[in-house]
Amino acid sequence: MVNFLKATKIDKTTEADILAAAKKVFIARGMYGARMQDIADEAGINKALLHYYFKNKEQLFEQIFMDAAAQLFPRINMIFTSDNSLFEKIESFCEEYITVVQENPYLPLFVLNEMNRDPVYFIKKLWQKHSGPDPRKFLEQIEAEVKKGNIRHVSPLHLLMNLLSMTIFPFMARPMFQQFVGLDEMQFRMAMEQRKKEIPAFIINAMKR
Amino acid sequence: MVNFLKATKIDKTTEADILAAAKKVFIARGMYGARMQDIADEAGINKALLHYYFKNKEQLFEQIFMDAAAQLFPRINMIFTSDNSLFEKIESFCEEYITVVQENPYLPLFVLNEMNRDPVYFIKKLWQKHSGPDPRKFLEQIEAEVKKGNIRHVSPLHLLMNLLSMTIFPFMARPMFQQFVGLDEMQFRMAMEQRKKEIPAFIINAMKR
DNA sequence: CAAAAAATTAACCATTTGGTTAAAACAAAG
DNA sequence: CTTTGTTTTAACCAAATGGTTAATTTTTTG
Repeated sequence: MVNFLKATKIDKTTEADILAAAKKVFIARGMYGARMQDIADEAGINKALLHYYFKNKEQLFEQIFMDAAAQLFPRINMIFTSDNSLFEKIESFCEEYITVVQENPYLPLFVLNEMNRDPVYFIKKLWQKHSGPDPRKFLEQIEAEVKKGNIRHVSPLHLLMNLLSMTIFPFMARPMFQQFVGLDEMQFRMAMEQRKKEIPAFIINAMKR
Repeated sequence: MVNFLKATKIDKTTEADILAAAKKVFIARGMYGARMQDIADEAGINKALLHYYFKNKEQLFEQIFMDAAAQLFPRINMIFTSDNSLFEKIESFCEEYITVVQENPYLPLFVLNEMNRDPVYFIKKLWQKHSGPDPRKFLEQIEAEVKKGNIRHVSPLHLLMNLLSMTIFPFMARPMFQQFVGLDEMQFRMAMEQRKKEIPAFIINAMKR
């Protein structure tokens, strides 16, 4: 007897289903909280089949984590490698990063969380895949602008921290901000949309002399 | 036979030991990752005794979470309730908040994490103990300063987000920042110390007209 | 179409984990 | 010094969980 529901699917769907399910469950509950059974259920398959595709929980988790990190870190790396002006970098970073995270609001908390769980391990894993970002160029660029007298004296390290903080943090603290100020989902989304312009403007004002 | 090691302790020590152990384990591994056995070991007692003092994991966790939140939220609330000037508020918030978190660097990630796990539940629990912070006064204060022409036009909501982001986020992203810029523990600590002044200066520069 | 290979499942298994029980050790009170 | 109440422990227990096995169904291929 033919299963018409499944018949619509093509060959390699199962693995993709599993990855999608795993992403959902891992990101929602973290490495410890995620249950293999939940992932199997979410993917609409048997737990044994899950282990048929992925040897064990850790291996599956690592894949999900690396994928998630791969969505975030290149955008940060962009600030470091590109040849744009300082202001342009700041503007395009906010624009791009917020766009990505609006579609995956839980990624930052997930990634930071797991990085805190075992920093050395994950950083090693990360850096060996995507070559480690090198902020030297960016930090030097800031110093150069200061020396040229284009911007007020400002510590490069703190400027970097400020930029990343203002862009990333609100997504991680969404429940807090929503409760504090009484925003619903839509209002929060709009606020984040505004921040694409608000953050660069804020930073640039702080740096102008 | 008298146990001299234990004999040095006085009456109600055990409960305090448990709470300290639970704090350590819960904050390091979260609600899901924490093991009752680990907490018992850390406290140097039997698992049965742990359940003798605290009925179950959830009840113990809730106590730890509320304690942790109670260390952080009043400091945020301070900005909202105090009668100081805008600049003074910003300065004293950074000073106090960073001081507290330097001694408990994992608190913010822990609290935000658990708030994300079940926002409605924890916010209800939180607000019923410490009356919910009300940022209206603070937000109005910003608008008033704008109207008076003392500061550049700036969105109150975004200013609040910026302040909290820049203050809290670096502690949560410490492994990332340390790796990016190559800071050791001491250097990171010093950078956070600098931020007590750096953040207010940055914000005030951004707001000056 | 038959044989080989790949995908999928039901039934298990060993370990971990939160939690309980009943007895022992200890402290306080009379 | 016995009685009574409290603190602590060793030994268990049931449920949950990651993982395995062996058989079945489906797909590929010669």
